[in-house]
Amino acid sequence: MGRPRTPLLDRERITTTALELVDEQGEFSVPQIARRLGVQTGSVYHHVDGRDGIVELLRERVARSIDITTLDARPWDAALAGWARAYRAAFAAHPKAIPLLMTNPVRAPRVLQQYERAVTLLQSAGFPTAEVMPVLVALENVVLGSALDLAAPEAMWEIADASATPRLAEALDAAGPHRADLAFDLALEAFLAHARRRLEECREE
Amino acid sequence: MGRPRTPLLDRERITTTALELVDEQGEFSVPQIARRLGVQTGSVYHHVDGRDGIVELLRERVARSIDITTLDARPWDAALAGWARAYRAAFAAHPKAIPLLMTNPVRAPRVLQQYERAVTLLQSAGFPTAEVMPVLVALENVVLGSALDLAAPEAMWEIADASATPRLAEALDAAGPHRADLAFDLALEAFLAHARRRLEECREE
DNA sequence: ACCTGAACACCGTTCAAGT
DNA sequence: ACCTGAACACCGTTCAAGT
Repeated sequence: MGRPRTPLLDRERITTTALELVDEQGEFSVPQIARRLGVQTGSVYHHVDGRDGIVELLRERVARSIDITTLDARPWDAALAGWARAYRAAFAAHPKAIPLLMTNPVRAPRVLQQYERAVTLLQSAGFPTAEVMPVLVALENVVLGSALDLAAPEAMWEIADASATPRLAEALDAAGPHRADLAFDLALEAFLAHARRRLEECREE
Repeated sequence: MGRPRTPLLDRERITTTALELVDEQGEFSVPQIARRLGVQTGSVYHHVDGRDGIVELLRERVARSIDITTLDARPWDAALAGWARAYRAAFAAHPKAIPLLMTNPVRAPRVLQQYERAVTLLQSAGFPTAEVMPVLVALENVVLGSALDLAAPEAMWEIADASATPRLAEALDAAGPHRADLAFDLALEAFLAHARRRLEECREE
């Protein structure tokens, strides 16, 4: 066969196909991608840095879908809350991909720019520089922790035997179906309230 | 060869070997386990429910190492804080295993019992039953999110180009080396403060 | 019941050969 | 530069055969 006049493959199509496979199955393989694109397995390696490279492309694709305009809101805590929700929503759109994406940090410059802006936001609000990263990472913990909750195929308490753990079963019943969202709202609100108080303390000193 | 007089394999040794491999490499395979135990690959399948079964055994092993006595502390918020720290510490002892363990919930009854006790603790403290699960899941989000932070081989900001994201680099410098622990402390304290306030509101009504 | 040895389908990766 | 086709080492899983 040899080289075609117009390339059959490109990173964009490989990424899209991989994401489709992950959305469907929770995983992907290089041969599966090649099959869907009507191409030989080896061909994929001409466009991509191995399987890990494809995972990194998935990370970028999902991270890029975070609505960055949320960081334009004012005051600072509204901006932070909006960003956290957009961050979580981007992962929630691909729950089966979450285990694949969360393990490693995003390397894409465009995503690091979001963090740069968030740092600027907190500094402008009056947080001392040494406080900025702990605050930001704490928020990230809440976002990723709750995203993980969305990824689990079944919640811990769905396994619970009602006779062995009656109070757990009762509490679950009482919580209703939106427990994941309620928990995220609670954790986010707790974080914001704490951050606001911390900022006031800094201003008083 | 046939059946040996005394079994060469058991679930305990398989689990231990798998955990060793994961601690060293971040992953394991059934043939690797068999090789370390001087046994044929197929033999492992006589003791364990496939590769997924081994992962589940790892989950149980790590979850079992959570110090449950923390839940005996009083008042309720001290117990919850101690439990959260013990929970995180159990994962922190095997950072390379975290991606493997966090995806699915633990099915082991002994672990579900911990949740049962935590539910009881919150009910006794005065939380209305409908509030218990959101509170517990929010705490879980913080714990697992911060555990994920410990698992990352390199933090997001270690990748950051200081010239492209100068404020991020500056904030990182100012935060010092314990950013992960500081962030967890902050998120946990924020959660506890919020939960305390929530409880007071419930009592006033 | 428990281990061997061999088999099967699948995977990630590399690379000479072609255009 | 980009695709094919074949190769290699590895994986998860099954199973007849042995004791």
